[in-house]
Amino acid sequence: MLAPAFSKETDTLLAQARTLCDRRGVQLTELRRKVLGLVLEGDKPTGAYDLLDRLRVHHKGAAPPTVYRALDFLLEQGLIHKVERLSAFVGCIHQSEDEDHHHAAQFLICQRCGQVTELEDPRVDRALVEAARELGFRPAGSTVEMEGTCAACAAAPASAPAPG
Amino acid sequence: MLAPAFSKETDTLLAQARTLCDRRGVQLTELRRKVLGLVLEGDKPTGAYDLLDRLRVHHKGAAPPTVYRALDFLLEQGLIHKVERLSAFVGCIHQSEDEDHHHAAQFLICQRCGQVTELEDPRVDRALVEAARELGFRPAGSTVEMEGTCAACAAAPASAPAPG
DNA sequence: GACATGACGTTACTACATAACATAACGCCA
DNA sequence: TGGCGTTATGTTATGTAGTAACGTCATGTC
Ligand SMILES: [Zn+2]
Ligand SMILES: [Zn+2]
Ligand SMILES: [Zn+2]
Ligand SMILES: [Zn+2]
Repeated sequence: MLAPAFSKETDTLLAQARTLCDRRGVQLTELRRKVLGLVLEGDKPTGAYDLLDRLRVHHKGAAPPTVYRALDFLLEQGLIHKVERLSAFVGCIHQSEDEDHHHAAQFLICQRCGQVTELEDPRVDRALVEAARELGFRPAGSTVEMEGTCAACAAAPASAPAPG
Repeated sequence: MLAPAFSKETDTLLAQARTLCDRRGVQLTELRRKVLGLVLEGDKPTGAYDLLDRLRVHHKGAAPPTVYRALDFLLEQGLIHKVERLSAFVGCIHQSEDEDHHHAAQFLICQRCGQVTELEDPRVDRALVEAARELGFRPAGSTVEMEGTCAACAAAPASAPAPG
């Protein structure tokens, strides 16, 4: 079970995650750290079974529950998000603050290049919370995703979709 | 293959759907009509395999592609929506107008009673479209879902969740 | 009659997610 | 120091969601 080699950026984010978990008194175990690293390394959302395959390289005997339990932990801690439309996971780019565990995020999904952009637009969240409040609905969590064409792909000619 | 018996409300909605499809020059076949009826009859979002089971009662030999193809058609026509968080389908309550096929909908999902409420709040959609536009992103479709506690369940005592 | 189109049947498969139970490690405290 | 609860993980099996690929049949059209 050698530690997988992550990029410098990922290592930085992992160090932040470690600090965050320490402050919260929760355990960022080696397994969870590995899974978080794999999610962060991907430049696009990564499916659970894709993560499982990569995990197995250094973590022999990993099974679906192995990765799903790690993902559950990371979701709870707000270190990753699930993109529902893709059934896939991305690292949260708004961590590092020791605010509340989760935050209201929005995702822009490019149908052409697969790139996903995370937003944290207060106007969007405010509008949604307000609409819910008017109906007496108490919000606990939201999923906001928009599919379409990203700026790069909209500018590129039809035959050359912007690379991943 | 007897026609399944639907409620009066469902029959009314089915008649509207028929009119709509006729105007668009698309075929609301008997199979598609049955599946739409089954979705409309449910007071909660219905999964594809649940629909499949019910479909089989009157439609011997139905298989997953049978129901998924019908669902694809109904989604295209804007007659139903998919609730991503539940991997389940609900009838659209904003049809009957012969506007564009789809519309930007929002869903409130009660974690307690499972009830799902469809909204069509222009503020929410505007905020999201605006946020996307600022990044040069061209929207094609959106998923906006909020989980929490509905008004009825928030008012009810803990032991008595509001019925379905 | 050849041919395209659209809907549906049929078989098989892939992908996503969880239930249920076993094991190991740690801290706590009688 | 031995029992006990808690947390994380291992392990096996199963449940649930979704699609690929190909065949058939009806309709329309030139
Ligand atoms: Zn985030
Ligand atoms: Zn793109
Ligand atoms: Zn609708
Ligand atoms: Zn409720």
